[in-house]
Parts: sequence; C-alpha cells; structure tokens
Amino acid sequence: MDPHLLRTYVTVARLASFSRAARELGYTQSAVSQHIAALEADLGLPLLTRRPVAPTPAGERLLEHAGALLLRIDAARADLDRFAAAPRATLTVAASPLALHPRVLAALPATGVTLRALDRDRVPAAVATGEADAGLVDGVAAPSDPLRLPDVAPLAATRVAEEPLAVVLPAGHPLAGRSGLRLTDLVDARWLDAPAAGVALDRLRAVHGGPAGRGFRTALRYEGADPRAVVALSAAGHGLALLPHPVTEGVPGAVTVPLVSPRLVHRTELLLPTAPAGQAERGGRLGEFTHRLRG
Amino acid sequence: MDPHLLRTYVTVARLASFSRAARELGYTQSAVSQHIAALEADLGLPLLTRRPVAPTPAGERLLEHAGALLLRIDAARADLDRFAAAPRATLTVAASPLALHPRVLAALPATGVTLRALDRDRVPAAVATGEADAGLVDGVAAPSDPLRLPDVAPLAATRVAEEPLAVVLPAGHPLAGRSGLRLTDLVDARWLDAPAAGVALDRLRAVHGGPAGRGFRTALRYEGADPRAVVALSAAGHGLALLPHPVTEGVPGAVTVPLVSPRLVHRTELLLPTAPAGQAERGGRLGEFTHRLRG
DNA sequence: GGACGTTACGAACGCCGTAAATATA
DNA sequence: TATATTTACGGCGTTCGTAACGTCC
Repeated sequence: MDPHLLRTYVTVARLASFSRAARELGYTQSAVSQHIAALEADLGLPLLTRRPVAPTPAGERLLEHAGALLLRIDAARADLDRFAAAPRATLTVAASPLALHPRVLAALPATGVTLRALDRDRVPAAVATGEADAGLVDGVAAPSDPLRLPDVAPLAATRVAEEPLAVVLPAGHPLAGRSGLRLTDLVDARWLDAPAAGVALDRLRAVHGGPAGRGFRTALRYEGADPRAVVALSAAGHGLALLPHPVTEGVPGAVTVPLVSPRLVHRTELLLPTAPAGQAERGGRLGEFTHRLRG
Repeated sequence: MDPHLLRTYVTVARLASFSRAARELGYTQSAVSQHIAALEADLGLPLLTRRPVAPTPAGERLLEHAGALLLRIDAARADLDRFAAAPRATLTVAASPLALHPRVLAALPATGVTLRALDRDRVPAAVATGEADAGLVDGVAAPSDPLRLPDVAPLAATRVAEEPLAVVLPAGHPLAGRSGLRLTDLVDARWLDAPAAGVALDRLRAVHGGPAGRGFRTALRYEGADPRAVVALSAAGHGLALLPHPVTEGVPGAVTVPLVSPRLVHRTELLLPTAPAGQAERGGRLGEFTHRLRG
C-alpha cells in the first residue's frame, strides 16, 4: 500500500494504459508494470485486467480508497507546509457557483484576490491541499444544520448565509398557482439536473429517503454553472428546478414557489484550514475577509 | 510522507522516546532516529523536541493527520482483503454501550457471535479495519437525521432505532416536576459527564451552539459503560444526565423528564462495510443479522 | 557516568532502466 | 505483424544495523 504504487495504479486505471501512465509519471513501462505487480502481490488480488486495461471489481474498490488516501496525503503535506511558508500576497478563494452570496461579494477585499469557481465537491479538497486559502461551499441542509462535507482534512466550516429554497416552474404549470409546495408532491415530476448550478437530483433523492434511483426523473441535464440559465431552462419547460429563492426571481416565464416541506434551506459555508499556531496567520487579507464575513 | 515514517513518528510521539519506540517497532534506535530525521527533512520542519521528546506545534498537527491516514490505510487493506477471504465462521459485532437496543438483541443470531463493546468513536474504525464485521453506534441527532460519524472508509449506515431523550434528575430537584425541559434552561446546571455510557457533554455544548467551553459544567465524571449506573448517580445528586428515555425508567430516586427542545433523539445505527461484489457476501450469519434488523 | 539521541559507515535490499521475451489483436 | 505487457538482469540509491560519538541529566 505504498502511496507511490497507489499513485501509479490510479494513473493506469484512469488512462487505461500502462504505457501512457508511464509517460505521464515519468517512468518506463517496465517500472509501471512492476508497480502494479507489486501491488497485486501485496494485496493478493488481481486489480486490473490487461488488454483491455480495466479495473477488476477489487480494483474498482481500491480506486475509491486510493483517491481519498492520496488526497489526504496531499492535504497533510499542504497543511504542514503552511507552518513554514510565509503568508501569500494574493488570497485565493475557491467557491462553488451558488456560494457567491452578496454577503460574500461584499466581504471580499478590493484587491489581491483570486476567485476560483469549482464544482461543489472539489472545494473542500482545494482548501485542504492548499490550492485555495479559503473555500465557499453551498448546499442543501435542514435549517441551522451544517452541510455534510467529505472530511479530507481538519477543516473548519462556519455559516455564511441561509436562504429559503424555491421550486421553479414554467408559468403554465398546473402547480404554478400554489403558495407552497411539498417535495413529496414533486417526486413524479420531471426535473432539471444541474449539479453545478443548482441542487443535484441525487441530493433530493437522498433527502426524500425513497428507494434509490426512483423518483425525480431527469428531463434535461445542464452542466454549466449559471443559475439564471437554469431558471430560464425551467421557464422554457425543460423541467423543475430547486434553487435558493433569491436567484429565482425576475425571469420572465418562470414561476417561483417556496418549498414548505421538508424544511430545508440553501446554506453557504466558509471553509478554512483549522488555524495552525493560534490564528496568527489569520492576519492579512484572509483575516480581513473572514472577519467581514462573520461580523 | 512515507507511511512507514509516519508510523514510527506516531509511535515515538506516543511513547515520548526514540528507544522505546524502536523496541516496540522492532527497529534499532538508530533507524528510528533516521526515520524522524528523514521526515523532518522531507517536511522542512522540526517535529519533535528531544530531551524531553515531545511534539512541536507542527508535530502536533502532523499527529492529527497521521492518525487518520494510517487508519485509512489499514481500512483500505482490510476492505480489499475481504474480497479474497472466505466469510468467517464467527460474526464479530462492535457496539457502543447504549447501542444495545432490544431490537438489536433480538436480531442477533443465537450462536457464533462475538459482541465487542467499544467506545462510541472507535466503532467505525473497528468496522473499517475489519476488526468487526458490523458495528452498532448510538448518538444524538435531529429526528431522522443520520449520525455524524468520521468517514474513515466507505461505510454504509442504516437506522436501527430512534428514541426520545430524557433528562434525569434527582427526585427533589426544583425542575423535577416539569413535564418537559428545554436545553437552554439547563445550561447552567451541573451535569454528569459519562462519555461512554451517556451523552457526552461536549456533544451537548456543540448542539447548544453556545461559546465553546461554557455551560454544561461537570459535577462528576463517570468513565464506566453502564447507563443504569448513570441514572443511579444522578438520583444520588451527582448531576443531571441526558439518556435515551427507555433506559432511565424504574430507578428509585430518579425522575425522568422528556427533553422537548431542541428536538433531538437518541439514534442507533448499523454500520457495514459497503458491500463488495453485490451483496454476495451478505449471505451467512451477517445477512441473517442485518435482515432481521431491518425487516 | 549513564541513558539517550546522533552520526558514520558498510552490507543487504529494493527499485528503476535496458533489453529480450511473450502475449494478443 | 504490430502493439502492449511481462520477465530477466544489472547498477544505483536507499535503508537498516553496528559501532563510535555527542549531549544532557
């Protein structure tokens, strides 16, 4: 279970080729072959089929572990590096698209900030590995409940904002007149799946608690990051969408109905590496930013 | 960040001695010294003070990472081993003391089971590392919310039971006559801290959301695992206790008042390694157990 | 001076690259 | 036959142990 071997293994699995993996890693094919052989011998299991190169069931399983493991190693190294490194001049903030709440925009320092838009599930990793100095993630949760984030490293999450959730429907929709909607009434509707810009459907299925894979069928999948586009698509009849209430307003042809059950909110959180050396480093622009965000 | 080096590092830190760590690990002092030197060179930071041997601030931080990392490695190996190994004849179940709900006891197969009582936070690790085939954990959560468990490995958690929570008071207590109690009324009371047998106080402080370290002061700390002992201690005036309602009843001198706010329940969950090879292995006694627990 | 950690050095081992062998489409 | 992985083998770097050396109580 040497990390070197694991890194080689995931690369081979990703590229589906020993030789391409070797090129990418700067090894010879031979070395890669030996790495995989060593790993298989160590675990006592075949991990890859050759020709074509693809993971076996056990190999699939190892991939899940290896990804988390390598990420954690990088996170640990980055975290320790922060002890030695001088605070950087430019502040990098990783944010999921819907996390750019007005409060956040107001709190951002006027200069020297890089804002990096990422998918929701890549934000914690970015903060953990030091790729970003701070993160902003959004998601769905019960009121005043923290978001459920993968714990790749010791990160501190604090609440930035919570807004009600609303269902977006095209103007002519039979449910468009209601003053509030329940999720259970909408299980059989057609939905927009917009994992980056909206609330992912599997999240709804999980919250709803029904049998996996049933309900919340997808009408159209939108892979962009613009929530206004989602509202417009919904107005055009391509499916229902669940979004934080504020962003749904003012689009012609779209009707917005608050979600009343279950009680869920759209929540934005600030993600920080838990402070080394007693917050000392929090001076500078990061301190300025977090203070404005909290105060 | 070689796991070997990390392992020796955590051992040295734990034993506060290079030579004792060397004995425990089967190395010479020299090798251990070289390991630490290599790790410090790699990270560019001193990790330990010598004479006395103790972690530096950076070293403290590395300990947090290293523990999680080594645990994950063991978990991954154990998980992969399950692919190769034949199902074991005897089923080992790790359980936290309060997780032994009547439904659990009823579902346990009549023979061939080892039940291992562990602290709450050690159960997930035991399942992940294959030390146990299944786990039962209890904790406090909002109704129908899953417990918040450290994710050491891909584990599946399913609800086994939820019961209301009750505050235990001695018969003469001023609040003993109430029909329901709020947590906010009890912040300033004296509490029993029974991390193994009851609800840990820091959990209450976290739920209550007040400033860390304030409120829920400890009257007496009980390190055993018997919830009835907690009730008896509370009856004897050694502090309030929060327990699942059913176990609080029938102890003379103790009064039980339901907790009405915040809405929290005592929840028990079954923890399983997510099934390799499509549930195939779930036949046998583990399948029998889980089926009875769910059905 | 004694217990403990460090440094020097040599031997064994492991790991990678070259090159030949082998398997598959 | 061409492409891709495996195996054989040799050199080089790494890691461990022995032993000598510092160093702090």
